[in-house]
Amino acid sequence: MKYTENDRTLILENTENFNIEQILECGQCFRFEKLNNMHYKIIAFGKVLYIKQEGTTVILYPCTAEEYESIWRRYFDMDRNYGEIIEILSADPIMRTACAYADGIRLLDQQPYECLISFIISQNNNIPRIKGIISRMSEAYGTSLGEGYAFPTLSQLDKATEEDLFYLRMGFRAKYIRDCLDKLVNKEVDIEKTDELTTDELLGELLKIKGVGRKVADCVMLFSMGRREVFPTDVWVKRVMEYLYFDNSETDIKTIHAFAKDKWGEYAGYAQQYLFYYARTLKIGKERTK
DNA sequence: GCCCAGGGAATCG
DNA sequence: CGATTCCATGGG
Repeated sequence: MKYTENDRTLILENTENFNIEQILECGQCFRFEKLNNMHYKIIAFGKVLYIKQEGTTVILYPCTAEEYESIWRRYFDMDRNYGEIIEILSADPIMRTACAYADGIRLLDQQPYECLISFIISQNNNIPRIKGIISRMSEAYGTSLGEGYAFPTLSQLDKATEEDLFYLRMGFRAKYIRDCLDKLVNKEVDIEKTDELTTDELLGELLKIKGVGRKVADCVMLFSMGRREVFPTDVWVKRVMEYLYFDNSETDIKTIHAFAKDKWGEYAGYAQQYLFYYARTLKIGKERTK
């Protein structure tokens, strides 16, 4: 893979395991907009980025070589060999099918604070509505970027009262967001320097926040803290796991976690993304047969 | 109109 | 303890 840059347009050629539709539609991030087939607008790291894909050629704009190297290369996890991950997961014939179906997924490396707030909003909510709430919140409190609004910084969003947040129509989640902001501001919870914490310790930290349970914490750890061994289990993943691995019968989340840890180990997070995309686009397990 | 959503806290038995 | 109930809102 090599890239060329001119006039703030950066071109990645011969990408491998890169499909922008799968990357964005697999539920890991919310601040994107589909413009056309394989043409998207993303807002992240205080920047608007357009991204267009034609085959294995990916065009990023506006984007300089410096921005690619300092932000987007890491964001799109470009230095990881996904072919190798798929090969390892494909030892299991069931996972082989899911991987083959979505072999262009990559795990984005997002910002912890934005990811945390976003996934608190995600609870018992649907993706279009989550995107709407985050969009209204950014417009109300974030910095204008000309063609959109940046996700509000902690100090910007901290100006909002619980009532202000409720007004953004986030419902019962407003008090959770307010509690989260308080604990981040007063450093009761520190999500900036987490590298020296084990995943279990980090989980414990995140669970201090009201509205953060196992599922939200797992998403934050997987999508923004590099903990690729966790297996966020939401209703879709639970359903598809029951369908594919548990004879389509009711199975509690603890059992699913243990199964995933045993079967996929440090690759469980990747497996989860392939399964989520597979389940959601094919509506797998929507109706239970037994 | 009705079911449900990338759940979790509060309450109950 | 585990099981049930409630929470706001609007997409499909």
